[in-house]
Amino acid sequence: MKLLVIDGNSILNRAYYGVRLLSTKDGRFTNGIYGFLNIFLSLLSNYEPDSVAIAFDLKAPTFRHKMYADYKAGRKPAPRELIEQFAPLKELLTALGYTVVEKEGYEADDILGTLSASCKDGDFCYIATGDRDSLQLVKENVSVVLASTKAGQPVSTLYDVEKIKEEYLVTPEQLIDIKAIQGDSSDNIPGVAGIGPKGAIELISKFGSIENIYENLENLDIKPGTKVKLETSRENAFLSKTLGTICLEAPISTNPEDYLIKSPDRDKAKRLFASLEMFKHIKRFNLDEEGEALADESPSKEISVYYEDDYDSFLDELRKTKKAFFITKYDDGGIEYFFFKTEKGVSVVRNADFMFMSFAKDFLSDESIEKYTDNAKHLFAFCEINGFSAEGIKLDTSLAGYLLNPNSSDYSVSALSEVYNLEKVKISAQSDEELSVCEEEILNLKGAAVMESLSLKLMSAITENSQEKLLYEIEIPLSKVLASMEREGFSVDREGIIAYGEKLSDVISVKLGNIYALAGCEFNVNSPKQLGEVLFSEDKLNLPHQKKTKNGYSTNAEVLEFLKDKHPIIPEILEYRTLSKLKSTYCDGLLKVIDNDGRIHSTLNQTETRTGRISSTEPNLQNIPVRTELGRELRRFFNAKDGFVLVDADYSQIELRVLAAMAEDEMMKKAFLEDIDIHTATASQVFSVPLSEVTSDDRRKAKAVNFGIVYGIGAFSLSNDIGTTVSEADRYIKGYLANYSGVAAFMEKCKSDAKRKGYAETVFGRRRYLPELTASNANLRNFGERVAMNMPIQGTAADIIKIAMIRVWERLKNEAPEAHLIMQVHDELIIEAPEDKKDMVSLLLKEEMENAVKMSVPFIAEVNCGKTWYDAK
DNA sequence: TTTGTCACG
DNA sequence: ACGTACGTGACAAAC
Repeated sequence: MKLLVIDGNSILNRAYYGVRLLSTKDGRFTNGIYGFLNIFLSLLSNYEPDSVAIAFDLKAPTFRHKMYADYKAGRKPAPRELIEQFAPLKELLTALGYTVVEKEGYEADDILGTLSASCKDGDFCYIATGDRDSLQLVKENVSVVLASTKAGQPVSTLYDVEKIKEEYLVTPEQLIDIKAIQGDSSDNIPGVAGIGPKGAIELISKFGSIENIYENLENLDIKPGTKVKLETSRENAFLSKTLGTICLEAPISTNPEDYLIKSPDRDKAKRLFASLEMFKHIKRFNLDEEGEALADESPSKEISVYYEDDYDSFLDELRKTKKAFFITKYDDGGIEYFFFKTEKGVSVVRNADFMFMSFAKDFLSDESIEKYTDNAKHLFAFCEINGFSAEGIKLDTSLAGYLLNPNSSDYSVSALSEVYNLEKVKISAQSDEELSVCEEEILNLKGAAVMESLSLKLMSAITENSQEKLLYEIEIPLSKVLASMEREGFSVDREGIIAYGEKLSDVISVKLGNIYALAGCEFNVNSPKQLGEVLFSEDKLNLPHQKKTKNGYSTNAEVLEFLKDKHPIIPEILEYRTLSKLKSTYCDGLLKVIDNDGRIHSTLNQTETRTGRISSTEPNLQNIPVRTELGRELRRFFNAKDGFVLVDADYSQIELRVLAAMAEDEMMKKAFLEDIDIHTATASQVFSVPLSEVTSDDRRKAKAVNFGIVYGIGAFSLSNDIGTTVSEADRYIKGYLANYSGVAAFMEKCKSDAKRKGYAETVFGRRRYLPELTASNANLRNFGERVAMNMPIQGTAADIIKIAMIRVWERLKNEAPEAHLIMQVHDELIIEAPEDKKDMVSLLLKEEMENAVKMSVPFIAEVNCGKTWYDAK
């Protein structure tokens, strides 16, 4: 029989501090539980125990407090976020079939002691803890698994009698005496003053025990000074020993049979995991399937699967019900299956013959059938490729899920049905042949089976949140625009990029030679670690280092910039970095993703950012260089196809305009209404100089303050940015907020609203939940406050350009169908338009961007045209 | 997979 | 006393 006894307090503590703060969307912190379960799972698989006991401390005073009033006095209480995780963890462990043990008046350690001491011959006991105190419990058939952290990585070490002998040179029981001499500062137990761990180990390994030491103190062969120390602390040593001895007789059951692993309460455990938003753990604890793949033990609705071979009659059915809840499975060539939720169960429509396409077209383009699906962008893309348009798209579950909580990372149907706690379904197949398809498509079948209830639930949540406009008028229509932008892609000049890359390579190898020569050795300049060594270690260049990262010296541009004049190698490295970034990320990176049509088709992600912006991947076309001339050259290779030009427009200061309008700050609004340069206006206000006397340096500083305000500024960072003292930066901020008093009030309102509601929101009701605001950790809380100020601004700007994109796209479709929107870079839109339509498209673009939304300040978009992206900016 | 760095708004 | 501006994504190194 193998018994695993876990020190719940100690492991949860370690997990809490080891895993970065995680929380559910309603603000419950779960990182400790998460980490605990990871450790727990690895213990279970490593030691395969028959019985498990998880011991916890109780609040009540223990016998140690009664014996010694100052026991653990002055100890800092655990943070609230940690304390809150105890109860759900215990509940979860119990539901999973493991025994939680607590005893008033005893500590978790004493429970470990009692259970391990009672472990019979032939049985074996593992103690899992993060606390070395338990090492005293080790014996023939008792080992301690000590959880610790090495270089940021969790490790566990198994301590048996031999391992202890090796490390401490004593028996496990003698560890008690060593500790008695050392005392325990964290428990507020004094030991022998002046003797530390080394001295204690030496004394005990030599003389066996403190009893022996004190009985023979006069005759012992030790230094007189040590004798005096021991003599003065005699009482402390014995008290410390009593307090430090783990009790082996706590009044709890010592029968291992009482701790056998029980079968879990699946339903409850799944519910608890779902409430903790730990869906992967449902699988990891094998709560889902038992036996057959299709079976499911928990009470669930049985769903039958039907294969629809008669496309026409199935379409008639859909036309009759007027609603279609479905998900789609794609393969390389197009759609492989539709999975519909119908009244009778799940209907599978498979792409079996040439008639399928006409079914798909008739169904998808039939505006009278309301469609509820899981990935509208993909569907829109499919339709566009095949020359028709998807109509009647009522709901995209991933977009609804995103609006309801943009903090999440998985908006698949299965993830959403867990979050929204839908009834479980069980799929039953009619024949063996169907069964084999079922197994392969089980996720899709289950997904389809819940599409109706999920759709209804999401839509009512959207209504509840007043986010209908966002979903139905912004996100869903936008998904069609994004699908088309992805499909259009951006034409690029492959040969141009190759030639540019070769030029870079030449310069890079020259730089590299210079660097090696100046360093006096060859090394990998791309490795921050090796570079740090070369620059900063004493036997190399020995330059003054500043910041350190946790793995070595920091070598980032800021640090190098500071060292620029200290050694000729630094400018070379800075240039090398710039060049190799351009080469690897942009030249090599972009060449890899040019499609056969000579265009780059980036993916535009609509459910990625916390603020409502879209993001661009594979490749990211939202970070093509522009700030330096050399990098900007790359934009010459992004061009318009023959006969076309790029029409590019970007919003001028959209975030500051949004801020002025949202804050209703009269002063700032005035600047925009009168079309005064906002940074100059700010400089004039903050530095109290007339507009005409603002210097370029004043303007530069004011610009930094304007940016900083949008991000929820601190004086420290501002001073860093503009190179002033912290107190001067502080004066600027104070001056700013005094002049723009509406902004000051707005920022306070953002924070207090977010604290009250639990989320920050944009003008259009886009939300971002901010559990950080309730954290007791001040850094995290401050972060939450900055986000509460920034998200409404960044998010509202994102909403505005999304609206503009939809309108621009619609108008292009009608007024210049050959022109296409091809890219968005947060405040910039790019259209590829026929040369002869360039003026008309420019005007259209400007109009729609500027009029997308009416607020109390005007929005201005500046348009440029050109054959390449470089020329169109 | 995580870390450091750097490209963009 | 501590850490220090918002939002992203890609690449190379190191683990």
